[in-house]
Amino acid sequence: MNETLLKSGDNTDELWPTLVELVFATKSWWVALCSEFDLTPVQGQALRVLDPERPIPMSTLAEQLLCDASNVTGIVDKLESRGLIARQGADHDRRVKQLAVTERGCQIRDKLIAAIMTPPRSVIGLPREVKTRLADILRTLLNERGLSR
Amino acid sequence: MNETLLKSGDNTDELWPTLVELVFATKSWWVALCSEFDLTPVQGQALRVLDPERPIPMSTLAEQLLCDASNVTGIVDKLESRGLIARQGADHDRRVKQLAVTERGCQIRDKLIAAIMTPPRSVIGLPREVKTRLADILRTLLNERGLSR
DNA sequence: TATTGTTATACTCTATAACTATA
DNA sequence: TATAGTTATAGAGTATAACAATA
Repeated sequence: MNETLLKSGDNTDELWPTLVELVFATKSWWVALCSEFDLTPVQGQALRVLDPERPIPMSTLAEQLLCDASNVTGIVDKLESRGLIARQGADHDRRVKQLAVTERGCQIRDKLIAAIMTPPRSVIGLPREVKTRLADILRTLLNERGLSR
Repeated sequence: MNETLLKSGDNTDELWPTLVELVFATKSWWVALCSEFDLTPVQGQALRVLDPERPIPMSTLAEQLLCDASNVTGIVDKLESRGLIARQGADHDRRVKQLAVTERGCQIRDKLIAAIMTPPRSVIGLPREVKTRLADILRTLLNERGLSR
């Protein structure tokens, strides 16, 4: 066995643990961000996932929030009572309710998404090629089965 | 204005959005992982954060879970009732209760942490230098104010 | 019959405030 | 007085099961 190789192997395996730490650390980031808009984390997710251009059924929102359909009723109730989203009957099937984002909802959604998409300084400062390379790696990771679900 | 530069700039700013997507996607990964051990996500965090070598006070666990101390009582109750952790009186101050991980708790904790720390294929396959470089970047990101809290 | 969304129920996580036992 | 942990309370997220309206 080559000691140098072994040692190197240990040191370089910091990547995954660091990524895991980062993932755990971002929880408070998201909670704090949502709370700036008086949204709970799940409400923030719902508003983020909803598309102002294309209303989606309640069941689709349930899928995207990874929760049971029965929960969506309550989550949507709260956002609707604040006038951020609206239930709309669907023409083709009167059972489904399409979820639309209101004008007021769009204003908050835009700010929320802008805040999400603003990269931290240490990301902005990276060389262009490093960013591209890194993005590719993370994208591959994202598409790998087992992580996203 | 140089069009080529502008275009390049746009394309390379995939990094942060991809990382954000990854962070959101990992929620279900963590939920599923904890559920394999019959743990809720917060219970999993508690077991992960507790150190079998060094018991910590309830208040410290509250800090690490980023929640109010009053919640910790219930979370600890559940883990203790399953025999995974134990409250121990502290000698120096009889108000504080040190949280220790039991032998049974260690068994589950070890498996949980092993599962967390197992890198996905796409990470394992990366060249050594790439991993090191990437880990450095993520570490910098992790230490930046505003993300971790 | 099957599906969409709702309601009822029960459990966990969460914060705030009041309490206890120590310090 | 101040602090560590608890309890009481209320609100939000979660799943399961039963239900109404519609397909």
